[in-house]
Amino acid sequence: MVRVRFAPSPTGALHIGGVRTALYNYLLARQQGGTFILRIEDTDQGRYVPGAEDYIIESLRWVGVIPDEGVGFGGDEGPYRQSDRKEIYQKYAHELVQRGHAYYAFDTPLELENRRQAEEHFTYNHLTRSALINSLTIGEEVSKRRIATGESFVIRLKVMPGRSIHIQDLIRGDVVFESSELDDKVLLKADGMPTYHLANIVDDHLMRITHVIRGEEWLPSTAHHVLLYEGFGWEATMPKFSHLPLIMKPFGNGKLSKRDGAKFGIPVFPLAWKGETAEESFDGFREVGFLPGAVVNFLALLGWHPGGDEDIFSMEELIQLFSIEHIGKGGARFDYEKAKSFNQKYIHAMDDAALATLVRPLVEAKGYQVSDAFLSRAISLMKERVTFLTDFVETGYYLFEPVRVYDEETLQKRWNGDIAAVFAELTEKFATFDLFKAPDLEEAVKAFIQEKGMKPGDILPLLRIALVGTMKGPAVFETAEVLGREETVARLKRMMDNQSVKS
RNA sequence: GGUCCGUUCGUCUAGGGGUUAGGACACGUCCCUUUCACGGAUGAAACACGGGUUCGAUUCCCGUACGGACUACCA
Repeated sequence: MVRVRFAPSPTGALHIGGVRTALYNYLLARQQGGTFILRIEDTDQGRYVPGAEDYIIESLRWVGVIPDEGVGFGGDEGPYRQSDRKEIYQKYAHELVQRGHAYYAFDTPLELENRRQAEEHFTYNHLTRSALINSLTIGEEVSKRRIATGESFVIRLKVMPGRSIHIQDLIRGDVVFESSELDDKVLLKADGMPTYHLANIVDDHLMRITHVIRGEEWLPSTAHHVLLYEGFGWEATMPKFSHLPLIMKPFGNGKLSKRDGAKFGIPVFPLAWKGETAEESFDGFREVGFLPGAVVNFLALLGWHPGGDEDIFSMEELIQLFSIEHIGKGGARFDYEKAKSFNQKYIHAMDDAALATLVRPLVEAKGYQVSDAFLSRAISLMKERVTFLTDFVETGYYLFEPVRVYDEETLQKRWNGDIAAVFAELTEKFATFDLFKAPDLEEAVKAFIQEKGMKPGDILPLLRIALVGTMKGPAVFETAEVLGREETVARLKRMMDNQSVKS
């Protein structure tokens, strides 16, 4: 039975790379009929950020990556918050010392810091530990006594040199590390909390995790993890590892970071995050107007592809097609243009009614009040020209309120005395049409234009500007129909007033 | 610096010893449309480099270059 976990640290907003990691774990679990667990890794009390946990949960819900077990989702293998498991780690850490695979160390952070200052590349390892203060050098008895007096200590992994540690990564194949190159990682910190390395192994074992799918940044420490499994005698049930390629910045070098969102003016978080300051607050895909399905599709393909020429996949299809073997090895650049295009496609593919339920809250947030019928017509009018849900009320604001600005350049080019007279007459005509349907309007208006000896190009652009203010917009007669006769006539009059004031 | 990972169009990628190296995004041109967009057609655009192995390498191996991650009592 497949059991996988997503184990974020609640240090702030969950970055999009984390969402992808969660997604891949989820896809494997769903496909294999397994279990997907959310575990909160809050062992660094200094970096804990209130609200981050809720943010993570809400983000996963939004993208539809729902845990089967975990913080906020129940389950029998809890607690799923590491700060609630403190005693468990302590027990295992001491057990590892008993087994001879770890030791107590008393060197203070300051002492070690000084060593690093003095020595270029100082590391706490098999070479240096014999000259440091730990239970290996001062003895078990003395150590016990010092601990009993309340002196602070850490527990470190005792890495024995001279071994080649092989990792069979499902994505990268055989990866080898020499144990003599590994440092004696801290397992239990002076505050009694475990480090990631210890907590991760203990929890994965206790929670019977079968596959660890995580970011590539963990690959270098995986050898330590293997040593830990061996030290505890858990080799037989050690999970299989898969290290995902990193998501890179859209421009420049390096992996995508939280700051890149503000830097490039793009969202890099699923949901908006309100920090203490504006500097600490970020936009989210949801608030920008993305559909969760589009985000999932985009993210799924950032580092994975099932093969073939298809690239639009629903969650159900992703679950069916997903396979670790098809995950790429190289870092994938975050391409916002691509994300937008997915969103546009997803909006196009959605029917008006479904779209209306998503757009209505945006409409109401702007203070507009519209009927379902009107909203649905407005949506079908704008649908082909929006990228984001928010475009319906931003770009297409003119469907809900009077025109804010007129395209003066075009107006200046086309508006003149003759046109003004014809326009006034046309306005009268609009007021008298019985049927206010696009095809009828078009026919009547075009006939009128011809009658006046003018060309469509003389009138239509102006009509458009009167209705929506800009040369970019939905079909004129369709727009007039949606707006209705009253509003259409009002807008025509308003523009004439606007023009007469100027002259 | 050390350790480890990686490298197919600008980007995400498919493919894999013999292919006109395929798709998508973005970009160019045309069609549709007296707007914008959508849609359709079309174009330009890639196997990092050098050695092997092989009848034949983009594909396998080794180097080089370049990129990346890690190198905390952070995860």
